[in-house]
Amino acid sequence: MRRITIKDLAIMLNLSTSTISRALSDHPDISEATRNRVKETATRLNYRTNLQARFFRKKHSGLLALILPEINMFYNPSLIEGVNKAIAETPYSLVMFQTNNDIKQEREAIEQCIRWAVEGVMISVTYNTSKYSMAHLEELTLANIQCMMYDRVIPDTEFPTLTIDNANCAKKGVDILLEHGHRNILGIFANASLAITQERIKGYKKAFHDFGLTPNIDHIISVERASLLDNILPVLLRNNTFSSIFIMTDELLYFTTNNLRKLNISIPDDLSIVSISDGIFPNHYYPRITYVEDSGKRMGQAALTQIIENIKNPSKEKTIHYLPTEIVWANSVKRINSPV
Amino acid sequence: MRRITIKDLAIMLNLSTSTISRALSDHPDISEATRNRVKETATRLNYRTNLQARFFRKKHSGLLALILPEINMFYNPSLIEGVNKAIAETPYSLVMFQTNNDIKQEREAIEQCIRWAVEGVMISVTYNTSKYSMAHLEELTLANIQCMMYDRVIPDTEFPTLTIDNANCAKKGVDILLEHGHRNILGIFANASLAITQERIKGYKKAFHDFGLTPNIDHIISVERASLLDNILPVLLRNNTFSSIFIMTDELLYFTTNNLRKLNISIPDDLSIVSISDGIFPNHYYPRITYVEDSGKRMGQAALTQIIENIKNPSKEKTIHYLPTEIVWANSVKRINSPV
DNA sequence: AAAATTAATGCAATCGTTTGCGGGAAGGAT
DNA sequence: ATCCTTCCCGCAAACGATTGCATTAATTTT
Repeated sequence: MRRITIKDLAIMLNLSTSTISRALSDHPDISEATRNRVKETATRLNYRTNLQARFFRKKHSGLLALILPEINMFYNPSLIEGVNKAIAETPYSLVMFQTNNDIKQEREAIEQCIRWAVEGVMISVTYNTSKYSMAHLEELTLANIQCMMYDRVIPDTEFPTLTIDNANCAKKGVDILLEHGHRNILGIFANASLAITQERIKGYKKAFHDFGLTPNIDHIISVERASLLDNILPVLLRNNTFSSIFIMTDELLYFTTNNLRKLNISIPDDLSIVSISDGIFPNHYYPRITYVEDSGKRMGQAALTQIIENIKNPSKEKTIHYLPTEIVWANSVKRINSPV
Repeated sequence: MRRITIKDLAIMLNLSTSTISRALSDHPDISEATRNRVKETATRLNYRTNLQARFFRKKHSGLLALILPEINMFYNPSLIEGVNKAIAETPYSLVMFQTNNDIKQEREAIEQCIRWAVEGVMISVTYNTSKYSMAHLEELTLANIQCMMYDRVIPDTEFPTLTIDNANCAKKGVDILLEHGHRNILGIFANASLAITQERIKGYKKAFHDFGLTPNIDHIISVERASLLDNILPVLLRNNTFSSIFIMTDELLYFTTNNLRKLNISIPDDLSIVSISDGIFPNHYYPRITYVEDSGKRMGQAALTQIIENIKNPSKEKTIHYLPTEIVWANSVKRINSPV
């Protein structure tokens, strides 16, 4: 049983395919009478436009690509949700690629995007993608495909970016601890090769400087994988006298709380905690954690809005967008009266 | 700067488009000399086949659809990862739709699938999709599109399904507790309208029966949303003397552990716990939780394998696949000597 | 040497939809 | 009565790749 095409409708109604096509898309040339006649039989016969054919003819694909470095239980679900919700309001569909933090797979994903003639790419790059290894991204430009980078971006390139103000966001978090009298603040950060990490470390330091203090770089740790905390934290917390921890992401927060439970350290009595977080985890966790919100959902929506804007209006000017962040208060920070 | 097409190559090399096409796809009719010549200039000019055009002509789209009821931090990330890893080995690309447990959005997603002429649909249905409200799914069959249901399925339909053996899986979990002497086992289950929930409740009961005991139906709770546990659990645990809890999913497990912490109930000293889980959460959680593994990643891979099999070989026979499950032991179950 | 076979390539249609252009019919203006 | 609009609609090409069939040239067979 073949699919109904415009040609079928044309034959049935004794009209030309052009009339059918125009009637279905409400072209003013077509009289109301025939338009109704066409639409009626179209729905009656369950006609559905073949998007492949339409977009093929129209020279665009109606596809947007989302490229993720990895899929873990933090951040990504929110992000995907945000993108999905936003795309549902548009005529576009979403194709997804996962690079597993492997630059080869990233190249492969970009290849696929070009072959599919997607109209826009939203990408969060791998650990290893840098200013000097982004020829594949430039291929997109050559292929006339809009590309924007979100979250894990490469700064100072021709591509538009969307991030939170990472440095400022980290500073806000550390500020909370400093203002509550904390001075020995362990900073837990992710993979150091990510721009996002570097920015947040900058923010950590700036908070100290603006407070007239000098940050102790031994208090800053940066782990390649979150699970390494299981080895590092027990030693670190035994040998030092931290009064608080600042944590850069949800995943690191998760591993940290597990270690604290294992070490029988309670929040906030023994140790105060502030994190940067998507919000979902700390909002259900007990005890509630104070965090600076970095909403994946909001970023997903914003990324989609931005790429569609760029497609409609491909300006030469590079745009750098920052999502606003705000502090969400809970009880994970204890005030200390005599700063050490 | 236009995209290079076969026609461009044909003109440049003074050949016909058919020769180019055949040369690129290693057709035996083409001599090795010209084949090399074609391939060389193709790569030199950065030619890439337009998949839209190819699939349009070839009458298939090269797309597979993944339809998710919701995206939360549990299970879905693993599932998506599994699907993505498996699809990377195939010539297909993945389009994703999210229904937010809304049957209208589910219908819309199916519509999109038909318009895009995807070749296969992998769907986990909403709470409200039942045997009597699945006309939209049958549209897929009419449109000659393969469809399979995974995880949240509708039993007894014409569509192939992929699940774990839910009843047996739950029974295995409850068995552990019974064998350790537990009798007052709180069973925490998800939305009761899901077949998956009903099956697991069956398994809970069967475990008791096979043990020569009668399950207490007051010990079985089924919540529409996991967050409702925050209201229910404190009351329930205060008024009853459960020695253990059996939990149906990761999300419920997460909310349960948070409540236990809040109530100062420790695992396994005060309460033993067994869960059905994807494995990621309890493998990093402290204390480690004993669980029956329901791997999202494995299910994602299996779903993809199955749908591709069905596309290649559309048999009339309905297939029901069960993924094997196994117990992963930890220290969350205490032995009780005197069963109450 | 003629006929038959093989090898290599070209011709042209095709997929389903869109769209520029042309044209007939009806109505109004002069 | 002629001309000019306006309103509807059809013709035919186009998008890029694939493919059955035809064609030519080269080679083998008889």
